[in-house]
Amino acid sequence: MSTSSPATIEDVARIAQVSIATVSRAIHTPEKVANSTRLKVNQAIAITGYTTNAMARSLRLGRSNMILVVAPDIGDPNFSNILVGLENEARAHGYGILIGHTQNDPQRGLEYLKFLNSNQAAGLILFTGILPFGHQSMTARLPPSVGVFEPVYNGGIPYVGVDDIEGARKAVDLLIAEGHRKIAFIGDSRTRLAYSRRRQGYDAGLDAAGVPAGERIILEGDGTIESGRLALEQLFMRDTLPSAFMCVNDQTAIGVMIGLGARGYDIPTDFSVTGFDDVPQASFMTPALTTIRQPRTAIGKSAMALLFELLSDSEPTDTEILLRPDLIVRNSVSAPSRRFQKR
Amino acid sequence: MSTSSPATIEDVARIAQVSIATVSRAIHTPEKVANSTRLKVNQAIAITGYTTNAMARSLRLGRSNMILVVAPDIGDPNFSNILVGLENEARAHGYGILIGHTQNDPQRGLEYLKFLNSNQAAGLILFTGILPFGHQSMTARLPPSVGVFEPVYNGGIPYVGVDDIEGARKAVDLLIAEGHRKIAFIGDSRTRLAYSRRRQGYDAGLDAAGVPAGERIILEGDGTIESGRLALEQLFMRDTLPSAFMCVNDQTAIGVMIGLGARGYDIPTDFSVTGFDDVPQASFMTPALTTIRQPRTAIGKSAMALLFELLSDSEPTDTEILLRPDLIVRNSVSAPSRRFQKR
DNA sequence: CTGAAAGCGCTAACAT
DNA sequence: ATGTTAGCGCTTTCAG
Repeated sequence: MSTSSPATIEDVARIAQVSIATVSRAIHTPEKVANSTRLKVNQAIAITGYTTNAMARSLRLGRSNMILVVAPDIGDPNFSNILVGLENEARAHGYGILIGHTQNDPQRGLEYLKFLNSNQAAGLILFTGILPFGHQSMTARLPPSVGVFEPVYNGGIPYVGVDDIEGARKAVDLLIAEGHRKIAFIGDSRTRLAYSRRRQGYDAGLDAAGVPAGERIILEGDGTIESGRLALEQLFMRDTLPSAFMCVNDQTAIGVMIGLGARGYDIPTDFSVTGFDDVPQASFMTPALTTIRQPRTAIGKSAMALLFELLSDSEPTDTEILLRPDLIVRNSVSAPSRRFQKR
Repeated sequence: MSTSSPATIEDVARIAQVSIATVSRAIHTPEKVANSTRLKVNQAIAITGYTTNAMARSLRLGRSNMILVVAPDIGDPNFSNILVGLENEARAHGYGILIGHTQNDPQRGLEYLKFLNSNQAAGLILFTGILPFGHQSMTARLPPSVGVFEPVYNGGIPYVGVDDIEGARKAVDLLIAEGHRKIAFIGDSRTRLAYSRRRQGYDAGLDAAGVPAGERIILEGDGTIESGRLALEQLFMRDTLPSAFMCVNDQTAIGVMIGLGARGYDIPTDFSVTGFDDVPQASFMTPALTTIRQPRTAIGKSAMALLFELLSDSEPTDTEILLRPDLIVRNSVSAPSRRFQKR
């Protein structure tokens, strides 16, 4: 393929008739080089098409200018916009980003750990606890890292996410305001902090509305479309149905909506549904889903900014940054059907 | 963060009481090392938690064991499963993969080119023409590369995709078999080869069915949901409507379905719709979308396998690998409504 | 302002 | 079977 091997700093030096040290300086500290020499060097660079060999540079420096972003699932509709925020901020600092994909496979996680271990990345952005942190010895020498969405491990890794409690609270409050009291929470989970926080918001809202704990319906779920559909089926086997479904995320809500549709119910006439995240699909559903929007680009930007703070200061300024989620009102919520109003 | 700097080969050598060369050999060519020494080395490695510094190794070797995958849009629902195929195959060869994200920004593309230029990746997987190939000098020294979905550039970069013509043909043929003759093709494009090939399949099918070119309705589109919706609006401004919409991909089909739903039409009673790709969402639509499935994992696997062929042989075996797409019949197609049957 | 030279961690001859 | 050593391309003292 390659016609010739890439130009090295030496090629440039030869052509510019200077030493390699001068070339290096001309690139990194141009002010320390005479104007005329700088010119010659630049020309030589142009001629050769030289780019510094990042391997060699990083080996020498002991650090790279790449940030590794490790995510369990690239396909997650929540991921892609965060990435944009992450990327833009990284570029602003002269860093590039690389994406690692674990599919929740610890083995994969380990490989990225090795990658980090050899200084191939200067920092790490972590989505929801994916690293095999059991691995004692390695944990110690993680580069500066920040988590997204949820705190990672017990350790001192700061994170940025959204205020899940507040977001969930906004959703319940809307439902309550519309007149609902029998509101099911779909997608509770003890393993995902974000989910249990949303559950907290739900409880807080019902507490405030004076709905006794006994009237609350809670179903577990892992946040997939399937889990939403499944939870719905379980619910229909019980005798008491809610008038509204508050779902832990949009995927779950979509599952619920599909299930409801399959049973011939109309949303929001028969049942109201809310989601959380505002994934692209939410607005394309019929009816369009009322949900809580995550400021994704902003989350990405903050997370990366925080990482750069860590990279320069040794002092971690904030240990937790929570952004404000917004309620997006669309068409999946209305007053409860007569059936429920009678009670 | 890091308690100490990572262990080097020298640390291991010291502890094992051997030379660094022996350590290197014990790792890479264990059969050339005495059993007893190998044991000592392995213990030392365990103690220190040593991992070879990939930077140094690659610098020395002049190549890395990472494959760069560059995609214009990570969020593309088509992307994520391909990635899985890519990853699995890469791992089987002892390689890791890194994902680059261009957002169709040439500047971004350039950065990845630099990355490649410094041997940070041994090979390249390219999704639909994203590199700034205008850049003369760099083009020449691309590492072994393979494209996915569509051929890249003019050059000799082989690619693997799906037989778009055959796939599209399966979709038209179904529509024809159901009795449709007035079939609109939504999403024609001169810039995307895959799309124009699907158009070819459409034309071939109608030719075979004896539908004159004059009765065909072709609308442009870039494959987004919006483009589908838009095309539909244009169509409703004309006097003749088709009985079926054959969409260039699922996203477009979803846009068409949304538009049709908004106008109060029922699918498939009033209009039939087909897509292409079989993205996850397709099965969740109401009605579930009849579409053409791309064997995504297989595509990923083949692409990576082809890349490794390139990496070893210098002979490029195949220059184009086309996988067979399957028709997935769901509920968005039926016989044309009476309105059309009258003709 | 510029050059010479050491050395980052590793592998692969080349010795022994 | 094992050790010694050159050198991958680069940055950075240290001299001049």
